[in-house]
Amino acid sequence: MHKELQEAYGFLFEDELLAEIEESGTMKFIPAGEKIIEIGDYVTSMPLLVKGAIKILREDNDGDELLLYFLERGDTCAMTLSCCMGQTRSEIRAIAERDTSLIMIPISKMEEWTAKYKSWRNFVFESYHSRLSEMLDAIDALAFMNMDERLMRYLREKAKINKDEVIHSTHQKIAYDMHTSRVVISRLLKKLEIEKKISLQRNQIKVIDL
Amino acid sequence: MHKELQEAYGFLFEDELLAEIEESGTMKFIPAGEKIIEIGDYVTSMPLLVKGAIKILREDNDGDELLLYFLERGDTCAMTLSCCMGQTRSEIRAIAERDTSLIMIPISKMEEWTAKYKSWRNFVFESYHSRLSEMLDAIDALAFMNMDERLMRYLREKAKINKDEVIHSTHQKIAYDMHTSRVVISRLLKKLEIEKKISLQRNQIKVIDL
DNA sequence: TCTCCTTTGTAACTCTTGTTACTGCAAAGC
DNA sequence: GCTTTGCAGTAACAAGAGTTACAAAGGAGA
Repeated sequence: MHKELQEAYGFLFEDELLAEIEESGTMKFIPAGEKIIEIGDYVTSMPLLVKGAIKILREDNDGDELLLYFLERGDTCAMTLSCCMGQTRSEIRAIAERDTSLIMIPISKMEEWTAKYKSWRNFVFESYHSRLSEMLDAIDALAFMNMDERLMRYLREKAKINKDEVIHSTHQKIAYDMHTSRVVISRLLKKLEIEKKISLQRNQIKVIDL
Repeated sequence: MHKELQEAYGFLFEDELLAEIEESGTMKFIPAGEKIIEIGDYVTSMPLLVKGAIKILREDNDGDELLLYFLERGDTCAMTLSCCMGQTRSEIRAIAERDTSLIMIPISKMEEWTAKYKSWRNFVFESYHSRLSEMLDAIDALAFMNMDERLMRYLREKAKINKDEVIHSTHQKIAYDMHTSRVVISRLLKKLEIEKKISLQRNQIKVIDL
């Protein structure tokens, strides 16, 4: 754990705090595609992302999903954080986008560290700030953008988060993330291909110029 | 200021903190309709809402608006808070929905109190939690609801926040808040009236059963 | 009362998105 | 090889929302 912690958070936290994290945190490995948190779950510890990527989803009563944003190394889930502090249930679903390693911190430590370490407070506030920004971006996309623009945004983000210009997914999966239908996605992807912005193959989309 | 502060926050903060707020905060009165914060503004102090209500809006590059949520007594704007901490510009616009009184806190105090007072930390985290929830609600509305449902939601919230079952506004203003056109709003309002959920008059909408 | 301006009602049309249905293709397993 | 299954392409249509245009009603002020 020492090495991963140093790499992801070494420049952020003072040594004393890093030592405390190492002492009370536990490493957890999540393979790609596996669920990390489900809507309605009680949150008993807080995750620090050291490797991989996570996607955060919202769901409505009919089971329809919507991708909110991705988390990367050095991030923590402010929603979870928020639930920890308030002792409420999770309002979101988290799924490993890639193979992912987390350090799980017991809630009890959080309050303690918030009082004790300035760097921890900054980290927590910075997380909230980032997540609020990402929520705003999600709202902008929904409110102000058409489906084709939203799809381009999705493809850009997906390529970026996976550090791979080839997106390995199906039209149906993209449709779920964006809360629309497969036919719509196929239609728009085809349009993007004609515009030479992407190239399409079975189970993969190559980003050329978005 | 003493009385207002006690009424709105007396049960939340310890006496010592209340005294500090009274000492370093300044009262500010904003008449209904007036702008409080503009997108891009640097945020130099943090507002505590003691009376009235505020609406928080998002805007895109074309100047199109969208109402995010309302704030009430006892609330603070987590977006602003977030900007304060990060020393970044405001990402939202805030407008007084009713005549409103605020206590403005200098940023410098915030970091100090966060370390010093548990009740302040709780308040700040609670604020973030509430605002994240409201953002999620906004996202749900945009992603999962049709215009007619969104309109009903809007009318319910507006009546609640103003503590008045008669909404004093025009179709055009509602259209701006919801980022749609006046004609669409008129059409849907008429439908709601036929369903006996509201009654319509010039410049006002009476909520009957939403 | 008359006039002007704002607000609201409505029709007709367009555009985007969602739905249904069917086809062809590719990969995996037999 | 053949069959099965999942994925992608496409047409045709439906529904929701946005746009344009115009008429009518309400209210304020002259």
